[in-house]
Amino acid sequence: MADDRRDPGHLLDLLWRTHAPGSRGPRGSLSLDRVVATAVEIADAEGVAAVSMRRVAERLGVTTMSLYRYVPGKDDLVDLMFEMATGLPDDAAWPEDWRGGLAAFARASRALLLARPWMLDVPISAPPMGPNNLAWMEAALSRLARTGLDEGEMVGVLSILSGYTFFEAGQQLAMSRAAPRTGVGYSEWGQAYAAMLERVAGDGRYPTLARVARAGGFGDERSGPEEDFEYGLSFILDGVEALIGARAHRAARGGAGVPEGPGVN
Amino acid sequence: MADDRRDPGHLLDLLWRTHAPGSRGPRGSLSLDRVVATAVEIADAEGVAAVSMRRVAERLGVTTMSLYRYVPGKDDLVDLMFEMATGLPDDAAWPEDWRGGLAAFARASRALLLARPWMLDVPISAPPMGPNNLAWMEAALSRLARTGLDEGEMVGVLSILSGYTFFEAGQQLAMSRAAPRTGVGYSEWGQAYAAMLERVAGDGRYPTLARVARAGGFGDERSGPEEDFEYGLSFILDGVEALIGARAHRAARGGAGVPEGPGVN
DNA sequence: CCGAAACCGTGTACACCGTAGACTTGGGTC
DNA sequence: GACCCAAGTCTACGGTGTACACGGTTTCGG
Repeated sequence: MADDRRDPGHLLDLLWRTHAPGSRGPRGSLSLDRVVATAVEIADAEGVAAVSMRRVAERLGVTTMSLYRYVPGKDDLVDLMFEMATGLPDDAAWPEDWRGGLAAFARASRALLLARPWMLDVPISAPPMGPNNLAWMEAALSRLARTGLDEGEMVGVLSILSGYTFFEAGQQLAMSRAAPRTGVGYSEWGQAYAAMLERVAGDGRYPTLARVARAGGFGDERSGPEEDFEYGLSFILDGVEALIGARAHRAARGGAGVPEGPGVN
Repeated sequence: MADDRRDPGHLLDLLWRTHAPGSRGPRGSLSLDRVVATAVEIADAEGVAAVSMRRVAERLGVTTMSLYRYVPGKDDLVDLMFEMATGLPDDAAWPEDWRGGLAAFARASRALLLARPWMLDVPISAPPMGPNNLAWMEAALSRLARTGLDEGEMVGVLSILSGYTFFEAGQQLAMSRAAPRTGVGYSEWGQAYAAMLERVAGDGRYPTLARVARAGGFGDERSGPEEDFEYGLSFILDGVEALIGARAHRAARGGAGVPEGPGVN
């Protein structure tokens, strides 16, 4: 057969470990799992920038090029790392009601990203297609299955929740990364931000921004990252609750006729 | 003076172009703006991965190392690229009312990210501190200034809106990137996704996900990316509206006493 | 049973990357 | 005019992803 390591379905085969192993040659001493797991170890310890084919191979006691028997290239390795690092959600422990379940989903996502910050650095090159990532989606969507929302609404809610979680985790990570250089921790961040604004745009630029920062809108000594995250989470879930209520009301009033989703504009 | 290109405030000086030029030596033939602008050109044409110090220098007709007279290193160059590519928002054209203004903010953000997809690939290493990025924040926050929300709520709303916008643009981008390899465009994506699920997990795994995909929850021939984005946007703005209403109601009922933001849990 | 085919892992090589350090050059200040 | 400092050059080093050819090992088909 021709070299099919470039065909698009191959990444799926890798993600799902669906190979025809082809029992001709010698049994490999490595495995895709070991390769990816080793790469994840390095990323956990030193970030994704420290992951190179050479370092992975070295840690496995093997030549660089042998990795290419298991992975088409670095890019696919990174995709596989993301999938493996995601792991399966412990959604059995999550509440079954939609609000508790979605909150648990968001908190678990955030915890995962903060535990493996390098995941925020990998450019996503394809929609989620691996078993673990799909399992997270399923865990979230299943909580929305009996709420009366239609399928498009369910996906929309998931997007908003995931987007918020990623963004918030990314912002917190950016702060922690800046912290060693600037010496300011999370609780002082809001004030440092205000001071930066003052220094750099002491004139009338950004009046609202300056006021918000001074007033502690970006966090002050009384609030930590968890509180900030929980606040936004509650906000989103309140919105979902309102949407579910509107759907129930429409249904009770007698079915179709009500146009679309939320209000226009 | 010692080599201060490593001190944390130096990035601020670069972002704000605040140098003591030091009028001793010859006047430079380059400038920070030219360097960054050239890097942005390359990224626009071929993506951020194609940006290398050598290529930037070559395009400027200069040796690689001369760039280091203007930029401490590649990482800072990327930060500066992000800031420059952001540009100033055209917020004068946005409505002044909070809902219209925020919608315009989100749409303009999305348009920017889709016009320069490489911005989604740059790892954010610090919170927004450049004049352009701060101007975007100011433009959004100013629309929330007279809504009765407190400062923490304003920042929370901004986080949710930005997070959604980035995430949604990133998802669409991931799809478009996968498109040439798979031959499916946006409108067929939902069905392709369903087919992928069927192929890969035809058994009972992901029942909700499979149902949602089959029903067109991930988009079908009747909806494009804009519609999907607008849907989530309206959802978020409805939430903001409810929050503003609650705040107004509290204020009307007579000030303090009402505990926190949205409902608990 | 024995070639042939398939596969594993290796070695070498190439083009490219970021950047450290020593250098030449030329304009501004004293 | 003397001096000095910054702009830009040159060379070099260690590192990166991966193409390609090769020897060794295992299993299958005839």
